[in-house]
Amino acid sequence: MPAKTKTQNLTAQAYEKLRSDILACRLRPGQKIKISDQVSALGYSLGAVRESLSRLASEGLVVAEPNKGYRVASITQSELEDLTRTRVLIECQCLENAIQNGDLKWETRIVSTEFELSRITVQDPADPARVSAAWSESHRRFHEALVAACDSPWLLKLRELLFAQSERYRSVSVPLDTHKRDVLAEHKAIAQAAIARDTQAAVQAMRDHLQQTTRILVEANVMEDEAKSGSAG
Amino acid sequence: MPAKTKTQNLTAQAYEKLRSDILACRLRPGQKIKISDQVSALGYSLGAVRESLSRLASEGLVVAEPNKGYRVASITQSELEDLTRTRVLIECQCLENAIQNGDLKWETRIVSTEFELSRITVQDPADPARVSAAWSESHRRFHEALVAACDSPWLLKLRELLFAQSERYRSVSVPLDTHKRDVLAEHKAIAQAAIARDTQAAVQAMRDHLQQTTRILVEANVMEDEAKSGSAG
DNA sequence: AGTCAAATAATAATGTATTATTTTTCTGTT
DNA sequence: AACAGAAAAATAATACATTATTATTTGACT
Repeated sequence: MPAKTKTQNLTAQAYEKLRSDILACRLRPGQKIKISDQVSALGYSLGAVRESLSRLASEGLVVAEPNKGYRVASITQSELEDLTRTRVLIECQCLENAIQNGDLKWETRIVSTEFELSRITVQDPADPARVSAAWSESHRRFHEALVAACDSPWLLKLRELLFAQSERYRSVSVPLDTHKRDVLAEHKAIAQAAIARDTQAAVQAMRDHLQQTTRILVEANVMEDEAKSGSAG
Repeated sequence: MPAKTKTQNLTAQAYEKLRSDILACRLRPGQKIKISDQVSALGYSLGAVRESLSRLASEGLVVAEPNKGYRVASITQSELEDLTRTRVLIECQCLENAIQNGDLKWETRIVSTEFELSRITVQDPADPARVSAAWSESHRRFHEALVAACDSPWLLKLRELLFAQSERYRSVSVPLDTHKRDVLAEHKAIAQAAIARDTQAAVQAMRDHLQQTTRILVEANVMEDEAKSGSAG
């Protein structure tokens, strides 16, 4: 048997696929999701897709409209601002906690994930307008490593929820911001402060990091506003 | 047509029923959920029950064991402590925010829900060992009213998630604590401080309130510990 | 002729039932 | 205690009926 053939549920597979399509904005924010289309596109059964959609709805990545089906949750400036504020609260709390509890293994993981991330190009080689899946995954692992030593499962769960939400905004932001910011430096700053157990500096660096995406997107004015939220397809 | 016959999804109905059974501990923590039993018990189809379970799993009220089905999430002392810590963070943030933004309507709603709650007996008339559904609902509405003026949808969403989680612990706690605490006074203290716009006092009162349940349950030592988490059915 | 509204048709979501496959769990034997 | 086989339960696919929404047409009225 190969290294780790995770033979997970077909439903779980459908969920993962659908989720990653949404996070990468291959399914566009606000777009109607026709279940039968997804059934043929993903190759899973109707039930599997339905179950996945209902889970995604409870996580807030899609919205369910009773008797009308599902659509991808819209992204708006005001939601991004709210999300960022909330993320700052949760993520910094996790980070503080992790700095208190972290050991050598924690530090090592931060160093290694930070290095790996620094060596992966952001843009997808196939489609430079998109974020590469490898970078996304590496970025996720780095941020996870930073807070891995946090001893509160609930805080971590909330953090993960919000991190995923932000993913879609990153998908929109990253193509814009390569020349406007130094993401590598931001990551390095957080990592170094965390390992130096400088809580103040680490939290401040994290806050800045999270607010950069928001700032750039708001300045670029690429998002729809609240009012016309539904009409952009 | 009658006043408000909410003809919602059958799946949504199944979800609500299942959720309320779990929150009221009619389905005991740790218990295996046999899907076919629930299908006959609830009277909804297999698909509806499955979809509900998968949603509840993503909310953390049930845990999914691949190919083995679902079981009600266990309640443990350490989870309660973690949950309480996290709730204090979120709930106090919401409250602070609400106090900043609240208007007369907000104050009025706090007063009315607090009064209503004070006039409902905690114990279920039919089964005094259980919390009455009416009290539960009224309690939920009171806490919701307190934070209703908070302008962050994400904070409110997280708050609601954690509030529901705590419901099960309340189900276990309330029969114990009628003689050990004055819940009414706790609620009144929060309400009054909130309306007086005394952020410090309100937050402190809220924190105390949330920690009371934890304290009582820990002292009563009624919960299983981490290790034997799964074996109690 | 043009506009609005009701009726109809088409599409898609919702709900149920049946069946097959796979995995886990139980049971009896060695 | 280890194993094989049986039973049970979860998972999966599919077919089909029902219901709700959306689009289109028709027809009345201005």
